[in-house]
Amino acid sequence: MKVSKKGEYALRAMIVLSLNYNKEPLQIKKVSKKEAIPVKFLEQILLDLKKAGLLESKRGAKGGYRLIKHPKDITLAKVIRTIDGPLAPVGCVSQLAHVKCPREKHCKLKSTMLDVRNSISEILEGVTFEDICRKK
Amino acid sequence: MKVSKKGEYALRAMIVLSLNYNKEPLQIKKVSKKEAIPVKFLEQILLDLKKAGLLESKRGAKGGYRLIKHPKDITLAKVIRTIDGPLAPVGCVSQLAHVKCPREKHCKLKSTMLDVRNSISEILEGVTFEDICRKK
DNA sequence: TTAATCTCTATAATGTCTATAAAGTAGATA
DNA sequence: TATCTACTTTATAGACATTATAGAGATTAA
Repeated sequence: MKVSKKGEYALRAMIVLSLNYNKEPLQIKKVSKKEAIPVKFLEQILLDLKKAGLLESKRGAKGGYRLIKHPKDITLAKVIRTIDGPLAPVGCVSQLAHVKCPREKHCKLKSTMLDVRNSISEILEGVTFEDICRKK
Repeated sequence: MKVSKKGEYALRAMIVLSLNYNKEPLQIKKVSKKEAIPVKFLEQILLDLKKAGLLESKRGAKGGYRLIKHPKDITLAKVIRTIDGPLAPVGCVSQLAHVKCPREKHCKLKSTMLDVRNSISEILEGVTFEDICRKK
């Protein structure tokens, strides 16, 4: 039931960028330093988040990354789904990426697994990066 | 946030063995056939569950596996933890296998991650194999 | 215009995990 | 003893995680 290292890094990077919302673009290096994330790995991650429509980038001197949307409009769920895929513990109970299973009809596990997926989803959909930034 | 294939197989095998509780030992092959689990893979899984104190085995003709405890005394959480490790999405919020993290003190993610781990744990600790067997 | 600073792309080395299989060993039963 | 079945060990192919290399393209400042 893990969030991958990549997913965790993505969350941390998004926090840093949220705190920098509306300011000048922030360079990969600075994010990397701040959160102790390997630069080259972070490059890939930020690129993925950009492709997912969460970030915009600017090349060249004074370039870097910036949030496209307001932190209050980005949930933890969105970032984790982007990097790690569906939140559901098994494919057959994923709402956004359902996977068919032959035994689905009389599967005794399904309802409990669905409970798990719903409760994870409910929590992570309910927390935005604005919420997160306000913590502590 | 996935349960591994191995974890899922373990759950299914435990269901079959729960339905067979108090009867003659059940052979790997039969469990394998019933749930479409590769025999050799299942061998390893059952061995792990045995080492974890959930199953007992008998070798030779008429051998096989049997639950040690009553299905009502085995939770889904126990089996998943045995096969896949901690339920927590990140190590620092695991109760039973806590992993230290340098930024723990001012980590803005921790409380939400703890919510997730608690809610997963609450669900999976609350469902026993007796409950599961009664379904549908 | 040049140098410096960045992101972007592509690739690949490395390591670990996942899922599976094969072959032989040890113990139980008939 | 023959047969059945769990046990042990080892192997492998593929996926995923992580880090590294190397250069191409874009932007800014000197």
